[in-house]
Amino acid sequence: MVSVKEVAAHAGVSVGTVSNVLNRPDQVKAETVERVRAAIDALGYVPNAAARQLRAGRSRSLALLVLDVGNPFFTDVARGAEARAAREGMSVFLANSDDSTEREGLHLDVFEQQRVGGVLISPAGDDLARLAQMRAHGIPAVLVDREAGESGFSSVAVDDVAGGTLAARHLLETGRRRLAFVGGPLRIRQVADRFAGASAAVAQEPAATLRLCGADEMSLDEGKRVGEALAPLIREGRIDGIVAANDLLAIGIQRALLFADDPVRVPEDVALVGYDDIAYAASAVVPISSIRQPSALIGATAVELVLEAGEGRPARSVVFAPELVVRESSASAPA
Amino acid sequence: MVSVKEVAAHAGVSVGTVSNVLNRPDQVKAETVERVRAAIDALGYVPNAAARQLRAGRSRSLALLVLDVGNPFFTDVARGAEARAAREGMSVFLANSDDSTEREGLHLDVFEQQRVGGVLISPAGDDLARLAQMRAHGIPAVLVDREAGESGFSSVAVDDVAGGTLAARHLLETGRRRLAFVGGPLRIRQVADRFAGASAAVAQEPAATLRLCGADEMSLDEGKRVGEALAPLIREGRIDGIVAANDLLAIGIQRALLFADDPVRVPEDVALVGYDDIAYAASAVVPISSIRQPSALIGATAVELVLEAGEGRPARSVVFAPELVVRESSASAPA
DNA sequence: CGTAACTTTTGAAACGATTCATTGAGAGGG
DNA sequence: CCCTCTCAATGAATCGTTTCAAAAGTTACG
Repeated sequence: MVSVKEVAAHAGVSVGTVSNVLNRPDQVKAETVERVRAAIDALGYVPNAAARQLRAGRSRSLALLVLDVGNPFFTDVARGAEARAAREGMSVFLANSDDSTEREGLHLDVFEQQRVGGVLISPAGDDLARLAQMRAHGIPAVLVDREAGESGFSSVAVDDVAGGTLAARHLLETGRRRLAFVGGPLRIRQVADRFAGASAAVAQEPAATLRLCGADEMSLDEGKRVGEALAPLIREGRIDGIVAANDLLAIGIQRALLFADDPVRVPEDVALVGYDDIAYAASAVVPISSIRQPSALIGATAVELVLEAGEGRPARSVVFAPELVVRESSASAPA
Repeated sequence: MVSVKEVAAHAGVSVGTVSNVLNRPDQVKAETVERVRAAIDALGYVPNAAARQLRAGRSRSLALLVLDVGNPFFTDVARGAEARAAREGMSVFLANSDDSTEREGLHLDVFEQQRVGGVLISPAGDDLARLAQMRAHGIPAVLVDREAGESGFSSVAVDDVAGGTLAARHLLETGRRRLAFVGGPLRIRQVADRFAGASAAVAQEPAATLRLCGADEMSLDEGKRVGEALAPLIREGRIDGIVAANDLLAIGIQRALLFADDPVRVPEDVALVGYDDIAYAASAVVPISSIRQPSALIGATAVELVLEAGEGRPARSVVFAPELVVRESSASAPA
């Protein structure tokens, strides 16, 4: 494997000059730069990141550790982070904790050994001790999709309370009054916040009510189960609008309603709003209105915050506003 | 940041001994191991991967570069690869090319600089020159979900011809005779193979016919489009079984059929088989039969092959057999 | 007790880059 | 012609490990 030494010999310069060509070409005479570049190409030289990092101390890569790579929200965050990091000449390693603190820990071990420049993480548990320890070792972290609280970490999140309000208010504005919120478990912060936001919106409209329908998980199948349970209530006119805590639930609910033996119509009998705006929401049988989070922007911002932290600047928490995307599922007024 | 030197001093041994404790503890007296381990804990020592790799030459990490992290097939491959690599004490970096040769190239650059132990890749283009060049630099690669041909690379793939045969034969065995294959573009190898397999199965049954319905992409929306086009043919009895080249198409087709103004029943009027067995296939309105690929096994095997290649052993191509998963969409015999 | 055969530990030489004090070469001024 | 200033290039020291020949310590045996 060819090293700076060979390149230097081939170009007739010293290794220091080769390094300068690589890192501060403006301090080297144009003609020399030319010659060294030619040698690099001729020999097929590829810098050794390990050696570079060992000496330089800092690393040219960041790590992004997400709860679920399968979730389109996180892949969009990853894209945003990668693009922003690329502008800084850095690269991003993507890893998946699958919501397991154990896998999360293993990945953090590797990242610490790699001495990555920073970690962007949506933590699996509540325990930030491990991250604090890494920070003590000089590796900054930024929390993604989770508020940092008193921990002293920077964070990037979306205002889920505002999102819940947005969804519920939209239903109220299109004339619905008897709303249901579907989501759970409530110990998931995002779910609790979205519910709180919906409650707040409903509280401002005297004639409106909000019923909480718990869910065991945020999946398609659980949505179907809840949808079947809700169908009779809708037929009796006791519910005319549904806010689902995510799109998978919303899709499952819609499916259960449309395919019941005595079908419930969407949006005629009940309006439906999801959350996350995943691709499937738009191509459901009846396209589903949803709350969109600025995923790529979240990733890009997380990169900026982690770089700031790396420079020793104080922690900041950035909260983005979610956005309502109206589709057919909540279009017309109630019957 | 604490290094072996401090650990050695704290434990009252030489740096060589600390290194031995880390890498071949069996060659160090138990009591000494104990003492060094204690020092490591006391000081919070974390090995520097860069230094380790620089000296050792080889790296403890592999790279997995996929076409689409959003695709459940690839995330399962990643899980399998990670698990297998962990058994070898190695870790896997996951990266996403989004089917762009440019992004693929950028990632390969980084991996080469990192001197990863090997690359598992589902290549975006047909050009393996870059991989060949990396191989010349001592970094082996294994092709995932793609046959290596004459290139001299190892590969892991699934027999898509067999998968196509499996799907079509299943429909024939449940009494269907007028089949349609939906998929495209045919320049995608996987699609072409699946079609070839289906053709072969149909050819063995004298009374059966197979009609090819091209698709511009393998998406839900394209499936809907094709489904709408097929509905009249089914009503006329000119098609009674559909093989879709992937599950997204199958889901879209089903949706279009069930929701037409004059609905087509599944499986009574037409049987439907998808491909990939993604989670959504099982929770579709009518659960969809599908062809399952052993994704995690593919990932694990890819890791084994790349390690073999790293040891200089000759390239191998492993082809797995796909598996039929029967669900309601193809259950009963034709009307 | 001497010696051979092990086991355990040592310490210095790599690995491939970056950095920085230093040297060298020209240019300009007095 | 000497001195100073700039701009370029040099090369040795350094980063934190691993490795390995050699030293030191231990055990067994005649």
